[in-house]
Amino acid sequence: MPPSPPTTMQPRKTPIQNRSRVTVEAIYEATIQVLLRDGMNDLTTTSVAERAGVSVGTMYQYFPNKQALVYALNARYLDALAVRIEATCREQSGAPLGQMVEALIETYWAAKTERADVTRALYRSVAELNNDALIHAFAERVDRATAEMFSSARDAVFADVPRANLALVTVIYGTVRNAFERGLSTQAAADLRQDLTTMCRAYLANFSV
Amino acid sequence: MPPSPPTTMQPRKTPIQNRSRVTVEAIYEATIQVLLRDGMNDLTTTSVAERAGVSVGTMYQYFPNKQALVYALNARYLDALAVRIEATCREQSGAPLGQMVEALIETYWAAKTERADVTRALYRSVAELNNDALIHAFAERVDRATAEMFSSARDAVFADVPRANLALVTVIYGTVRNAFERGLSTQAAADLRQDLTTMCRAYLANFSV
DNA sequence: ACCTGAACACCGTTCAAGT
DNA sequence: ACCTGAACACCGTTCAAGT
Repeated sequence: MPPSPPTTMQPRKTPIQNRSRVTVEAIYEATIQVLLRDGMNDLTTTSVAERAGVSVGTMYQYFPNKQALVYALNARYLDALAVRIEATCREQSGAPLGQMVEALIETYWAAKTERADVTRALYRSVAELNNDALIHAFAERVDRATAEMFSSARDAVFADVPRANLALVTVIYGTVRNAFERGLSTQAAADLRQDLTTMCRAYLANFSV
Repeated sequence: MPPSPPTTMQPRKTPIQNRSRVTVEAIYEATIQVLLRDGMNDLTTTSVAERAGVSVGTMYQYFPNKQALVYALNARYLDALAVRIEATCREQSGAPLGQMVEALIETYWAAKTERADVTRALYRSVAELNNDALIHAFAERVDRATAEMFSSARDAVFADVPRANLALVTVIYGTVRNAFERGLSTQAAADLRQDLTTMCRAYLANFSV
């Protein structure tokens, strides 16, 4: 069973009227901006509220505390990422294995690179204890999608789908993150990406028929 | 040029007498304990000082602020890790490629697993902006050691050592970290580790003579 | 050379009062 | 149903006084 997020991490109330939906959206956007400008440590509730154009009290109607705000932002980001990966997996259903891996790497890579500043800001914001729940939920969702995709490959037979799946997903996700943290040059990043593909393909050759 | 840590991150003064060396050591140890017990967000300067058996004022004689304290802890950890990796690289100089990769994976894996609680606590503590400098310095050091090791392999010729080196180090480090964050079972971890080795070996086959 | 801890400023959070 | 912002408690940081 996946750990559910602690109650203190959940939004205090759900926006009902249109006005409040706009407010919550503004708070999210302001949080990203402040995170990019000041970093996690200098992010104050006041600065977020100010940038969002609302009072602190309003913020606290939707988020029980500062952590919950950042938590919700991460949840949003991971959800968007999961949606994209699921889409890729659906598209690649029944394709040859090598193509699947390339599509998967492409999706991860693009998701991290497109808005690199936001990715970086979020990586930095993950100071909190209780994002374990987030990570697990995300991993479970993505693992399911990719496992199904790999099972559908016409040119391969897996004795142990979950194992091969775990290996691929962990290597790809971990490598992309590490590459990102290193702040590689465009050329180095391109080379690395190609080498990553080579490794995954070499690994998959064990299962091809 | 590697980014140097911002001055506010550096220790305020260096312990000279024996008494103060003990004090600083106690502060480091207390920081780990509090980090493990309360997490980064509930870590207060008072709680660290109390656990270390000193006053807050004393803490501020050696660390200019709270961030610097956690920063120094990370620096220490990364230094210890780099020392171990460098040792492995020296030991493996001139060995066959496959053995090198296995030794490298073993070293990373062991370093992260031995004191898993501390590793986790430190991962969580990395909320700060300025650990980029730390990461870069660490990466540079480790990259140099592994590149030299790979160059010394008797059974391989690399057209582009830095590139192959980057691919291997990024994949290994990233994968170990991701595996760690997922909190895998012992069996799953063992399988993954073996698969990681398989991938690296398959990649290296491109360079063997 | 090193340590103490009361004092200050600032930030997270609340809540009575508003539309 | 939603918003405001002054008020309170607590934490990071300092500094005068100590050994």
